[in-house]
Amino acid sequence: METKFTSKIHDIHLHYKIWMSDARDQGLLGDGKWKILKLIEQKGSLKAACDELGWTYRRTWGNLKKIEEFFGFPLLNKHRGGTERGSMDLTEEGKRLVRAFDQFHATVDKTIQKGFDQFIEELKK
Amino acid sequence: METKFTSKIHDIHLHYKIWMSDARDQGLLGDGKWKILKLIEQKGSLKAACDELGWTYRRTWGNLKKIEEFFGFPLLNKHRGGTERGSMDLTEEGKRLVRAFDQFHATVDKTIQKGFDQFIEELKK
DNA sequence: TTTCGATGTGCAAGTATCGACATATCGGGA
DNA sequence: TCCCGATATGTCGATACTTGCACATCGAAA
Repeated sequence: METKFTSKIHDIHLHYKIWMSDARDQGLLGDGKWKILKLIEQKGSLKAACDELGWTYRRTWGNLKKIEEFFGFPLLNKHRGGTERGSMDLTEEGKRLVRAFDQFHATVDKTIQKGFDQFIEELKK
Repeated sequence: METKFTSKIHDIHLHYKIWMSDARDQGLLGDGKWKILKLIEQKGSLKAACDELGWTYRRTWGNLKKIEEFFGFPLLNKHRGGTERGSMDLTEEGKRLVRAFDQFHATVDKTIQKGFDQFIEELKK
């Protein structure tokens, strides 16, 4: 079927963000923190993770601080000085949080893509 | 089961945004435009819709212009002057776009809520 | 006790975004 | 032809946000 939407429809890109906040709407955990936490887990260092993503250490560190303040217990083990000159890795709680968000995202990703495909089909009718 | 997360978990609020953009990542249609388009349809006026939502006419008008520019055909019928002193309503295409997004959202809303509930349960384990 | 690089933190400058204000335009009816 | 309220649009200062720079802290190993 041909509609007015047909010609432009393939230029439409889908985006979405999912995040969680505390009662005061302060962002706690979203796609950004999820990504950086996974990368810290993999690299064992905040600096290395920031470098890879091209994010500033300053800002990223501030964001991670917020989520730990909310929960009131550490999600990250921080090591300064010593042989390694500093390193960072996830606590058990940090890992569990990331795994839970992994699952959540996997479910949602699938549905959103399906819903978007249907949206496009609807406009073509 | 009792975990470190248990005490804080009920203060966590879920948020999400879904939107579409053109190839240059310029926002086209998201929750905001969806909402205002529905309200214009209901009220028959952009000003009335803005007043109800507490949004500025100036900004909202600019946003609506962008989406019409992208598609290259009007989603809104605008009437100036005359007895009614001006009014606005949706074209057929505008209505179809809104209906398609309605459906999309309904599908997604349900899944996201379910996924979030599972996320919370996971943290309690 | 000196070293070194990552963690941890403050701050000023620059940038992007937003809001408020002003003003023009429109056109049926009085 | 004048009126009126909504549509239509420019501008400029305020505000929020981001970036970049600077600097302190830490501690095992040399």
